[in-house]
Amino acid sequence: MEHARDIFRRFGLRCTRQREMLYEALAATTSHPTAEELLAMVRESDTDLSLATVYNTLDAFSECGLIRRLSSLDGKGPCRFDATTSEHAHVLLPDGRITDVPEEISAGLVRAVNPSALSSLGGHLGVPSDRLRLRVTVEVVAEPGARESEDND
Amino acid sequence: MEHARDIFRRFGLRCTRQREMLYEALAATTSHPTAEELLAMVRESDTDLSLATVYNTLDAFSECGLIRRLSSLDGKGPCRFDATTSEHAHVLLPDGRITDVPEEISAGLVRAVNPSALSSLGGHLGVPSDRLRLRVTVEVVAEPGARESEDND
DNA sequence: TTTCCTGCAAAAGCTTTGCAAGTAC
DNA sequence: GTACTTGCAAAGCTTTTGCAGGAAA
Repeated sequence: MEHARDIFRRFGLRCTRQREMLYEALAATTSHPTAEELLAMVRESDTDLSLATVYNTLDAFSECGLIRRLSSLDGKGPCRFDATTSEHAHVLLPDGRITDVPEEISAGLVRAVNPSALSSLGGHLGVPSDRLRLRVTVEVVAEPGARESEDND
Repeated sequence: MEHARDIFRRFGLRCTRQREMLYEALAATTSHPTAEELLAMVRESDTDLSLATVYNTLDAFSECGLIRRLSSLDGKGPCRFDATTSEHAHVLLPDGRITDVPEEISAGLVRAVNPSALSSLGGHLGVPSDRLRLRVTVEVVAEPGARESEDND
């Protein structure tokens, strides 16, 4: 397992205690936490960490491609973050949470995408297709007759 | 072409002048405007329309499935809205705009997805697969060496 | 030593809500 | 007539920024 310090070095990021904690917490979870959730997770070891630092750090991480910033369900609610940048599909739960599609199934979804359709799209847009990143997301829509339960705390 | 009034009736929505204008403006454009952009478009005919009404109206429309609310690039910036609810792929441009993947190409992307992968996923989640909605989005990532041009007006 | 990072608080950006008046049904 | 909509302003929530002190390179 590569150390966070080395990863940071590779991505041109300064290595601070806060960044290490945040990255390790994010890499260790399979949930896709919001900035506040991540703060809560890390506050157990560091009481002084501030939410602004969490945001700034996650922004630095996603800018350089170390992690992935995910928009939440239809843009409502806070963003979520994913330490796994490899191409995999996500599930958007009705309550706003995001989970990963299990790898075998994800491969079936992502691999099913026609590469030639992607290059046609690149041609259409005038962009080399290696600059196109595919995002496959499966949204779980609420049961038609279901009462809205906004138990989102 | 079905009249907005009839569409609203079908979706159980009251028909007001503001809603008609907004729906027609949204249905007439191929861009995926933000609430503010839509307000600007409609302000040409109605100077009194307020942004709050635009948001409330778009929310009512998307709640009942008449339109689709799209989160903007990685949750940064305002939401965008799409009057087309059929399953089609979107392109996220680096400047935050969203365009549709042309229909031929979109069909190639979306149809290529293995339906059995979707039902496996439904099984895994314990959700009937008709409650799973596939979203295919192609993100155009900025040119590796490009200066950030935030010309986003 | 220089540059970048952190924490705090304050600001900014997007969206929702409370209320009184008006409109659809 | 009743219930829902509208417009305005104010509040709410998420994210960013300014600044002084501190830590990394």
